[in-house]
Amino acid sequence: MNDTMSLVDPPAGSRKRDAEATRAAILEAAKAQFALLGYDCTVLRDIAREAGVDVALVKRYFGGKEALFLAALKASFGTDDVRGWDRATFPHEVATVLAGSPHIDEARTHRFQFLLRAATSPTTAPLLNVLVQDRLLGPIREWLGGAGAGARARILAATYIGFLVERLIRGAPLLGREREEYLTRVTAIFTALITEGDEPT
Amino acid sequence: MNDTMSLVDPPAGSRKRDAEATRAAILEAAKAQFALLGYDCTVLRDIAREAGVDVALVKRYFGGKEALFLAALKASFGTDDVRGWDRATFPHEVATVLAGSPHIDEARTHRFQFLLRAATSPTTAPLLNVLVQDRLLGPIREWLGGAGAGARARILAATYIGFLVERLIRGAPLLGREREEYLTRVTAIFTALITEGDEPT
DNA sequence: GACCCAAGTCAATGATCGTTGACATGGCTG
DNA sequence: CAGCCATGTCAACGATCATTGACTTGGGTC
Repeated sequence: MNDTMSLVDPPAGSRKRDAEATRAAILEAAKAQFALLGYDCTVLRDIAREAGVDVALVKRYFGGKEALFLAALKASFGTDDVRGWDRATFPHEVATVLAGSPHIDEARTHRFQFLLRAATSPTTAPLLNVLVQDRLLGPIREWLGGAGAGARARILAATYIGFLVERLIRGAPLLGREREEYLTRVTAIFTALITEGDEPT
Repeated sequence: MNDTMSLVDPPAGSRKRDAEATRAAILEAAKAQFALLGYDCTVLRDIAREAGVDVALVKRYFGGKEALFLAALKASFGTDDVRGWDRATFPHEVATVLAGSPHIDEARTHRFQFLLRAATSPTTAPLLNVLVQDRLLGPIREWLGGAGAGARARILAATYIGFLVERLIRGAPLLGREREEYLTRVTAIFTALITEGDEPT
C-alpha cells in the first residue's frame, strides 16, 4: 500500500516495526492453519509462531481467535477467481485434481478446504450462511448462468467438497482402471452441472 | 444378549449394577456425540452425563477418549445396512432427504455424518483409511456391482457426504423451483452412479 | 451372615490454550 | 536531543478437560 516502505523486505526473518506487515503475516498464517486444521484444532500460538510474531499481537490486531477466524474466512473468500474458470476445461481439470494429482492445486482447493473445515466445526458453522451465499454460491451461480443456476451452484459446491473429503480419507492415489472410471464419472458430473437443464419440466 | 437379565430395564433412570448395560449406554452416547460434534468438540463428561454414568467409567470400560472413539466408529460401521438399500427408490429417496426433509433420516445419514466428522478432524482422520474401505466402500461396491464399481462406490460416498456438508451450511430449506431442480439433478447423479457405465472405453 | 471382587463415586492433578495487562523499545515529531 | 505513541515482549491467570488413583458400595459366594 505505502510506497515509502523499505524496498524488498530487509534481510527477511525480522520485520521492522510495521503494523500492516505483521497484521498481514498473521492473517496469512491464520488462513493456512484454519484451512488445514479447522477452528478447534488450530492454536493461536502456532499461528503466531508461523507469522513470526508474539501471540499477544493477535489480540491487538484482531481482537481474539474468533474474530481472527472471521477475518481469515473473509480474506479467503475475498478474491472471486470464479470468473476465471474456463467452462471448457473445468470439469476434466477438477476431476484430475480430485483423482489425486501429485501436487494439490492449492489456489483452487484452498477456499473449498477452508469452507469444509469451517462447515464441519460446530463452533464456526453458524458463521457461514450468508458469507457462503454471497461470496461463493452467488459467483458460481452467475458463472453457471441459465435455468436452475441456483440449484446447480449448490450441487457443484457440494460435490466438490464431497470429493475433497473423499480425497482426505483415501490413502493411496487412484490407479489404473479405477482412476480412469473415476475421471470419466467425475468429469461427467461436472459437465452435466455446467450445461443447462435439458428438460425444465 | 443374556436372557437371564431382568425384563424391561427396571424403572429406568437408574441402572442396576450392570457392566454390559453401562458399557452399551456409554457407547451409544458416544456414537451420538461424536457424530454430532466431531472428536475434538466432544467432551467426555457430556457423553458420561448422557449415558447416566460417571466419567471415570469411560476409562474403565474403554481406556480413554481415543479408544472410545474407535469403538464408536466401529460400532457405527458395524451393521451393514447397505444391502437393504433399494436400487429403484434409492436415488430419489436420498435426494429428498438431502434437499431438506423435515426430519433427518437418522438411520441412513448417521454413519455418513459420523464419517464426515471423523474425516475432517486431523486427530481422527488417519484412523479411517482401512475401516472405511472394509465397512463402507466395500459393501457399497458390492451393492453396486458391475464395471468400475470401485470408482462408482467412491463417488457415491463422496457426493453423499458433499451434499451432507451443503445441507449443514444451508440455512433455510430449499423451496419451489430451486428445490425441484435440486431434486432432479441429485436424483440423476445417483441414478447414473447406480447404473453401470455405458461406454467402458 | 461374613467376605470379596466387580461396579461405581469422588476429588485432585496436570496439561493445554485463550486471554490479559503490565512492561520494554523503536522511530518519528517537535 | 527529548518526549511520546505505536509496536512489540513477557509472564501469569483462569478456564476447560482428559486422566488418574484412592475410596465406597452393591451383590453374589462360601
